[in-house]
Parts: sequence; C-alpha cells; structure tokens
Amino acid sequence: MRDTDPDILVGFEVQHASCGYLLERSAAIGFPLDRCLSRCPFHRSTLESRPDTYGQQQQSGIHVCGREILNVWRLCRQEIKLGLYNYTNVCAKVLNKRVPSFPPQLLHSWFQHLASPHSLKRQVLLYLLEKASNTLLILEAMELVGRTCELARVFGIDFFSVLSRGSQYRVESMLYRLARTQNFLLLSPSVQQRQSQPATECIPLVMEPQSAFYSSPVCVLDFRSLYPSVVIAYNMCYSTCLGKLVEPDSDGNVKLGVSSLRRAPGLLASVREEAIITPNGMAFLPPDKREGVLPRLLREILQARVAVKKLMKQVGGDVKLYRTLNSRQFGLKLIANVTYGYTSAGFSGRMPCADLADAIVQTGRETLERAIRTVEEGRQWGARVIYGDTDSLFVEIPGRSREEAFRIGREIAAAVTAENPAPMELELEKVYQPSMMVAKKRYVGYSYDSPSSKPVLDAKGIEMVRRDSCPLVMRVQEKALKVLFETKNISKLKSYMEGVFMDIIASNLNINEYVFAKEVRQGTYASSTLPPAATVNATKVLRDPRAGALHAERIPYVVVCGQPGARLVDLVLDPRELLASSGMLRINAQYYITKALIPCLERLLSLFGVDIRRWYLELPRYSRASSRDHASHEGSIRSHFQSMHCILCDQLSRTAVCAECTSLPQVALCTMQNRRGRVERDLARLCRICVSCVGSMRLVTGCDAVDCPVLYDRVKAQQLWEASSRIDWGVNFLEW
DNA sequence: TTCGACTCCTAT
DNA sequence: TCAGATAGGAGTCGAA
Repeated sequence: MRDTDPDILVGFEVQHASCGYLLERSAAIGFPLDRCLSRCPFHRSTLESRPDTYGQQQQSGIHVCGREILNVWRLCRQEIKLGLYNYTNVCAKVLNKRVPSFPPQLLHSWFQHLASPHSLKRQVLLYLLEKASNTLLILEAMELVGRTCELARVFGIDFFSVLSRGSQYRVESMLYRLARTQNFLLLSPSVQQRQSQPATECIPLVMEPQSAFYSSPVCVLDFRSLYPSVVIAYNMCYSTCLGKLVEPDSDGNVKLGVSSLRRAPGLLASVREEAIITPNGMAFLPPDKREGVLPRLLREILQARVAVKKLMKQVGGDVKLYRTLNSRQFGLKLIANVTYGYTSAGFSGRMPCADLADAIVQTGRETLERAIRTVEEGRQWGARVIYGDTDSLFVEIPGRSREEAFRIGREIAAAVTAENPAPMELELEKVYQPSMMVAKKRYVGYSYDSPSSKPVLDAKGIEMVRRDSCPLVMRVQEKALKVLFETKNISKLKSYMEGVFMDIIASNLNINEYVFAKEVRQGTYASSTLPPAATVNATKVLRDPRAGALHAERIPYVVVCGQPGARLVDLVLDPRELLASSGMLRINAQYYITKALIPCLERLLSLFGVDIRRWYLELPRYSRASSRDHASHEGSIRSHFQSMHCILCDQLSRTAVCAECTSLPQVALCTMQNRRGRVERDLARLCRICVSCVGSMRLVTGCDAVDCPVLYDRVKAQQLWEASSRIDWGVNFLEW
C-alpha cells in the first residue's frame, strides 16, 4: 500500500471477505490497519464511528479516507443482469472464463495441511492471486472506471457519488447550475410539507391487450423520450406554473405541490389567451413569456445527446473515443429520463411537485390516446391498435406483407408526429411477425428492424426474460416459442415437449437447470414464514454466521421431493446440499413440471386452444412420481424409486431389490436399446435397472417383471404410445 | 375453494 | 445524512 499508494481499492466482495475481513480481523487483534490504509492517518475510521447501515446495503459501508473502495459484485449487480452474482458466475459471464470457487473452510484446511505443506499452501496462494487478478479483469471488461468518470463529468458530480448516490443527486447537480444562471433558488420543503402533499392523481395509459396470436405483421411505434418531450413542448416547469385554474383563497394563494402559489390578481386573466392549459387543469406560461428551467435543461440535454451521437458516427476507428462518447450519450439519456421522476418523487423527494408530475403524465396520456384515435380513424391504413403502454403503440396490419407494414408504420409515425408540437415524435421501432400478446406488459414476437433483416425473438415480461424462474423454464419456453414460430406446427411442439417431460422424469438434466435464485433482504420480511431463498439462507447462517447473505444478494435453491402436502419452503435446499446428499435427495420432478413448466407454457398455448397439461398427463410412460413414501423410507432402498407403482401396469410394487443379485437398483440404460423403435428406448430410459447384472429386466417395473404381462407385450406398449399421439393437429393449423 | 397479503421482478 | 415513479403479473400461504 505504501509503495503503490493507490487511489482505488478493489475487491470482489469487500464486506465479509477482502479488506472488510482484514479490517475486522485487525481490529480483533488490536492492529490499526484502517489507519495504515488511510491517506489521512488521523482521520476517524469507519470501524470507530457508527456502522453505516445504508452504505453497507448499497455499496460496502467501508470508507478509507483518501481512497475509493469498489465492491465489485455489487457494481456488477447494478450494471448487468445475471441470475447469480457469485465469483464463478460473474467470471463465466463477463470474462467468458471458467474458474473454480473454493469455500474458505477448504482453503483454510489446505493452508494448514501438514502432510504436504508447500504444494497445498502454494495452491491456496495462487488461487487467491488469480482471484484478485480476475477481479481487476472484470472491472476492465465492464469499463467501469472509464464510464463512471464520464458520467461524473456529464452530471458534474464526483466519482464515488456516481456509484453511490441516487438519481435525485444527479438531477439536482444539473438543475441547480442552470437555475442559478436565471436567478432562481431551489425550494427545500420540510419532511412535513412533503408528507402532507396530496398524492398524484393521474396515471399512464396501459391498455388491456387483445390476447391472441397474431400472424399478420404488428408495428411497434413509440414516442421518443415522451416525458422530456412533453415538458419541452408545453414549457412545464416549477418556474412557469400558474397553478390550477381555480379561484385563489382569501389570501390570494392557490395550492401547488408541497406549497402554495401567490398569484398576482389578474395575472391569469392577462395571459389567459396564450397560457398553456394541460388536461388536468394546470396553467403554464408560454415559452415566449418565460422559458422554464426544466424545459431548457431537457432541451439542452437532448440537443447535446444528438450532437454526441452525430460525433460518434465521425470518430471512425478510434474505439476508445467511441466508447467515451457512447458513455456520454447514455448518461444524457439517463438524466433526461429520470427528470420526470424527480418531480414526482413522493417518498424521498427533495423537491417534488405532484401537480407538475400530474400535468406531465396526463399530457403524455392524452397524447397517446390521440395517437390511437388517429390510427383507428385512418381508413387508408386498415390498421388496428392492439396494445399500448405509456408511450408505445402496437398496431396490427391485418393481411398485409411485412414490407407494406413498414411503409404503413412509417406513415403512421409521420402523421402522428405532425399533429403534435415539436419536439414530440412518434417512431417506428420494429415490426413483429408473428407475435403473441399475452397480458399487460407481457408479449413476445419475431422482431424485424427492416423488411429484409433477420428476425430476433424479442420477449417482454414473460418467464423467458425473468429471473424468478429457473434456467429449465427459460430454456424450454424460448425453444418452444421458436419451434412454434419457425415450424408453425403444433405436432412438432408436442413431440418436443414430450421429450422435455421425459428428460425431467428420467433425471437426464444437469442440476444447474433446476436452480432458482432470488434476492434475499434479511430483516425486511413481515410475514411469519420466510420466502424460499431466505429460508435457505437462514439455514446457512445457522452453520456459519459469516456465510449469510449480504443485503440483496441472490441466493440459489432447488426444490426436492418431500412429504406429500409439504409447503414449498420445506422442500427447498442449497444446490450444494443436493449434490452432497449422494442420491438421498431427489429433484422434485413433479414440482418442476406441474408448477413451473406447465403454467408458463399454458399461458402461451391456451391462445391456440392447446391443452399442454393433457400432453403431460397422457404420456404413456407417465411416471407417478409419488413422494408419499419418501420421507418414511429416507435412507432405505425405497427412496431410490420414483414410484412404488409399476410404470406400465400400475400395480403396486412388491419387490424393491434386484431379484437376481439383491444389489441396489440404479438408473441405467437398457440393453433393449438395440431393438427397433423409440418406444423401447424411451421406456428403457425410465427404467431402473440393476447395474450389477445389466440386461436383466426384472427390476424394471418394480413388480415381478418377468411376469409383468404389459412390459413384454410390445404390441400393447405400441398402442399406448399411439393413443397419445393420435390427436393430429395438422401441419396447416397455423397459417401465415 | 376463494381471496387478500406478501414477495419478487419486470415494463414503461 | 443518503433513498426517481407507478402499473402489473405470478407464486405462495394462510385465513375466511
């Protein structure tokens, strides 16, 4: 530290590990490490002052005077969307590199190992060295320092405030500088004033979508920066607001936001003709009388962004400059978008104004409603609005080609832009074909940027893009949609889904596919039963208090078999425990199929009138994975059976041990594989066959297999299979 | 069985 | 001390 005197200290996780651990450890032995790290040794250290709860939750809560401390996993959490933010997963996703992750206990035991002290000690040190260097590589790959510097420059705030402070701080930094030049001061309402402000009354328009499958092209149009445009176009600002169109009280005041406005008598009447009146009954001065601070700020931000984007096209091969400019235009976009939030920040706002926020929202809403009317009344387009949310419009163009849809979409955009004041602009963003509207904020489609471009599967709000399902569900839903959109054939989808069900029942999948991961906020839960991820974390804490989740850390868990009727929270487990149980615990196939997979696909497929639940129930080899006996026989041979029933004849099993060699039955491939047809193969994959005497089918069915009439009646087995596939959906069911 | 509270996460 | 907003869907669980 003394040699290099760094400005920034970096750790992958600096609270429980890295410098947080060192600081606590040194405090425990009475060594003043914090003063050694500090550039100002007499400055009071974090550990001596009060614990910084807010800082611990948001960043690390560790402050060293004169240096910035970066908590890399938390920065990753802000920057990129991942299912898990542990060291291994971040390396895999950011660096594209597989690295091992050893728990501290293991490293400790290696380091202390007496048998081969040098080699193992060396391994531990090399591992830690690599972890440190990977942490630096992660920061570099995300370009975090460079981008943060650029944002600091754009907003005019310091480096660490970009990472640690909220958006109000950014808005105020810019707003205050501009307000000063116009001789305005910003209002600082008290907490009481803020809390007694009436709630906002206006809400954005979210249409109820016409849930269906659309084979015709659907144009997606949206207003570019709707709220900033509204503020500029209608000159909405604290400084231009004339208040509601109501008579003032006896003192000549009208209520406005957290405070009230003294309106000079006759003022409203004098500008009545020119004043801008918003749909919620607020009056604003026109820009030629006085341009508001907010509109001017936003106008300059949007203009600057256009200029930066223009510059980006001219930089040519200079990658570094291009990235810098890209960070700058992104920062400008961010600040424009959160300025509306600043006016309506009711919970923690420093200068909220509900009336101003309402005026912006309601004007935006009426703009969208007017656009919808324009589309519906434009007979020449033959278009229909099927969905809209806040600033976007989904317009179906029935029976037209994609090329025509692009043309019509651009015409609509131009027509709507023309009927609104500058700088409001409706843009054609993309065209979907085909697409499905599922619910509000939930839809999916093949998206085209231009008539000739390659389509991209674009999903919003459904499980495929949500992190509260597991990889299995995300993968299967995406694949199912692709099969549906590409082959247009329900029968193909059915056979794909049957394969998936079989794989789950036969436990052919990697455990990673079953892992849910959710954020845990210990100490915020009101209800008596903790949510699953918090339950898993709580059991970890019992074993090692330092292993507990950091605030908002994502904790992985899997669902295993248990007693019938058990609550979900009683069936969840750390994935490592499942691996360590050496087969004593099993993935709850029933749960994953009927509670996770089927409902999410049902919501999509019910739009076709397809009953996917029946596909599962009618699987001929449907294994009645009963967990009924599992608990009572835990550790006994019975826990290795998914069902105590013969999978074919449904008889209750009478023997559980291989009749020939009396060894444990295991999952194995059947020697019947070489016989013809997939029926046998699929049956065999589900069978539990004795590995000691491979080839024996005795244990296959759980009943006395040689005597099982059904298994050896291949004709009957074939019939069972065919019965389930008899429903022919036809190739032409979906036509477009 | 229904419904509401709680929790999580996404769209805008 | 610090903390943009609301709308909305889905899963889970316990009380009605």
